[in-house]
Amino acid sequence: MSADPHPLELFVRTFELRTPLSGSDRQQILALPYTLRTLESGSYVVREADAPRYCGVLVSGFAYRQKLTGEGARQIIAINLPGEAIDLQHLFLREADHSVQMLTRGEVAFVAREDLQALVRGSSAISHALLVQMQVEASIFREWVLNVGRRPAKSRLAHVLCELAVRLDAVGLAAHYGYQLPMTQEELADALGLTPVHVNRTIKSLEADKLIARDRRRLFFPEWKRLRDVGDFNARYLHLNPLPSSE
Amino acid sequence: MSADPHPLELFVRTFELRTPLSGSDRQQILALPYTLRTLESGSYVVREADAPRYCGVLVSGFAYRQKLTGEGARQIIAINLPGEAIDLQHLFLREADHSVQMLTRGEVAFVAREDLQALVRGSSAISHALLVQMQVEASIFREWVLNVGRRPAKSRLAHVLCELAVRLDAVGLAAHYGYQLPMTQEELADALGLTPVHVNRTIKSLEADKLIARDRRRLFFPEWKRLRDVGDFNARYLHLNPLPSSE
DNA sequence: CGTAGTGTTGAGTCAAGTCAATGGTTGTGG
DNA sequence: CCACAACCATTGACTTGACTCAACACTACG
Repeated sequence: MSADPHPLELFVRTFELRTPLSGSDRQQILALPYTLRTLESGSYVVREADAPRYCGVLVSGFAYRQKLTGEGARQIIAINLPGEAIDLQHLFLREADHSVQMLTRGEVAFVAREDLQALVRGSSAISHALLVQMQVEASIFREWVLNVGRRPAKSRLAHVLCELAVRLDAVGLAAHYGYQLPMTQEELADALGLTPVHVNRTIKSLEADKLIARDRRRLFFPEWKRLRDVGDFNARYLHLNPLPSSE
Repeated sequence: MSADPHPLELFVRTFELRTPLSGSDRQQILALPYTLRTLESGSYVVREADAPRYCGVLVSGFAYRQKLTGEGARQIIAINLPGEAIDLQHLFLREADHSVQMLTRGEVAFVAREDLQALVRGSSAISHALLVQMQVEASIFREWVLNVGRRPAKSRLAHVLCELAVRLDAVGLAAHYGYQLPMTQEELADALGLTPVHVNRTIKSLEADKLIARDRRRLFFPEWKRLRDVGDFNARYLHLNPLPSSE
């Protein structure tokens, strides 16, 4: 019997993971004008080299940031969860330096870039929340450089499985003990800098170690702590502990 | 006969690469209180897990961002050039998620975190410039994920050599045709996600191809365009074209 | 029930890693 | 000015983690 939740509700809640917001802050965000669109899996939210004019906010479904080499190899740079803003990364840049595509079907609320820029100029707690969000994403990029650059395949895979578990858990979309992986093994490979074949073997190897269990793409982690160790995963870089409100 | 330049002079010029600043903006930045310190190669500017209290600005010398795996393997995430701010990435975060160390001996101007936060709150062109700087760095992180994740060793090495050339050129510290590489092959290896031995062989291979020439650590690029092709390098992600002033 | 997209497996190869030794440079102190 | 030490660069021989190619199996969906 409850009314449909506001599409930006989750967006606000994502902010509140890291920054306290007052009731009026919340209202101001929910008052942002937006256009809601349903996008199919694979469709572009942002295209490299385009001038960003809107900031998409993922309302439901998953998306990924992606770049291609000249040879055509794809690297997935980050996975975006429902509630996350897609184009904060380009908020002050003239040209997109990477693309964002839908990983699954989902809804995106497009907010005018100027409106978000105005919020940041507005000097309120909201701009602080936006900037924190941007910086946390940058931190995740850094961890991915480390993951892709220095960890062996098994650990690399375990690491992103842990990251997704913790991030999904933080927004209430999954629990530590398991979730529905929103991507194919090929996409996973592009996120890990590996080939699909090797990802398949690495998954099987984690499975043989009883570190994960599977039903289709649904994953279970019967021994979370051991998985975390294998993945060399420490959630510090996700900056999930809220700032003291004095900050 | 000219007076010593203001230590933050280069910092301002770095901003102006991407954002126009008025004379008064410039004055406001140069008026920031700071403490200047000379740091030896290898010394820490920021330590992972610390609460950042200052924002270091690199006045001279080079620094690098770095993270370690649990196994102790190091990945260098980015190189910082003179004029760049070190802790913008942590400006709104409670805890550092990576470390920054000096690559060479150099001077760092430490500015109080609160003072910089105040600038951002101040809603002026300056805060815009700071945010652009942060976002450009995030863009460089993304390119590094691609570089480390998807390019073969030769291309990977050529790519960072190109990046350094263009960035050094942009602040007037080098030209496309060559510069003094501020790091050892071991450090280069940690930036590329390779081993020092393989980096050495890859350097020799670029040299054999006449794509680079060397005298100690001084590098020359006799065929810049070909190097750029081999490195699959497109400067878009550096966002060096200034924004139209209306933005 | 056919077709397209995924996932799985085997066999062989190769780019990059490991281990280990040798050479060069730079700086320092005697 | 020399000699040693510390660090860095280079090279060779061998190993291996990840890739390639190719086939086959499963699943979902029209």
